[in-house]
Amino acid sequence: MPELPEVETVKNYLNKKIVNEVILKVDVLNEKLIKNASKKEFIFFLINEKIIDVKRKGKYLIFLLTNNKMMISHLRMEGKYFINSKNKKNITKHDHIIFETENFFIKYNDSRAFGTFNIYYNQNYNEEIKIGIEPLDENLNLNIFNEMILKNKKKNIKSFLLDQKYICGIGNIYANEILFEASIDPKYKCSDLDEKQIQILLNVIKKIIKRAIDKKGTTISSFSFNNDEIGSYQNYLKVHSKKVCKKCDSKIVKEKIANRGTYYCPNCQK
DNA sequence: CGTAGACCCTGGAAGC
DNA sequence: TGCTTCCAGGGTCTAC
Repeated sequence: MPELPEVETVKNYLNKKIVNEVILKVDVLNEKLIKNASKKEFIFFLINEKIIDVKRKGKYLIFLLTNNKMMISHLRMEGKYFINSKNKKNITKHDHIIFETENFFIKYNDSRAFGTFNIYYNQNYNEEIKIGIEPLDENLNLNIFNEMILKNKKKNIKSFLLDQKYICGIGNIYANEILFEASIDPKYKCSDLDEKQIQILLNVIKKIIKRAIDKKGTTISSFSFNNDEIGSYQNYLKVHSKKVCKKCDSKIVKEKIANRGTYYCPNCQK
C-alpha cells in the first residue's frame, strides 16, 4: 500500500533507471487503467517521446516527457513498476502496461488493477493534481496547520490526516502511526485538540514521513521497488497491525474509523 | 456544504 | 480438503 514514502522511493528508483530512455513501443493489456484517453490515444501520445524526469506529488508519480507532455500514474493499492532488460520481457500475471524503451521493458504490474494513468499536454502538474501541501514542504508551518485544523473542526482527526486536500501523501498506515506517536485518540474531532497537541501533531507528521522516506518505505505484504527490494519501515511501526502497545503493554484496539482499519492504544492515545 | 458509504479489484486469510 | 465470506484501502462518485 504505497503512501508518500513508498512513492518517493519508487520515484527515486525510476529516476535512476529510466531518465533519458525513449519510449519505442507501448503494450496496453488492460486499458481500464487509462482514465482520460483511449488505448489508441495513449499509445500515440507516448511513442517516440523521451522520459525527461520523474517527479512525485503526494502519492502521484509524474513522468515528464519531451514535447511538453506528461503522464501521471497512481499506484493505488498494489501498483508496481518492474524494469527488465531487453533480453527478458517476461510478462507475468497482472502486468497491465508495458513500455518498451531502447534499453528496458518497463512493466506496470498491479494485482488489483486499481492504479490509474492520465496523460496531459501540459507539464504543470500542480494544475492537474489538485491536492494539498506536501508534509515536508517548509511552507507547511504551524500557522497554516492551525488554519487547516480550524477549517475541519467537526471532522475527526484521522479523516483529516487522510484527506489529501489539506496535507497530501498520508495514507492509513502512517495516519495510524502519526496519531500513536502524537498520543492522540483517532476519534477526536479536530476541535478537541489543544494548542500543544496541534504543535506536536505537526512535528510528528514531519518526523514520521521523513523517517519512513529514509527507510525507503514500509513493506507490508506487497510494496516493493527495484523489482524485488523492499522498504524497511515496517520494522519501526509501533501501532499499525500490532496487538500490544509498545509503550504500555495495553491491548491495541482495532476499529473502523474514517472507513479505514484504525489501530490505536486506548491508554496512550487520549 | 459536508459526510458517510459504495465501488473499483484481487489475493489471502479466516470461517465453516 | 474445499468452499464461502471477509478484509485490505486510495480516490471517486453517489446519496442523504
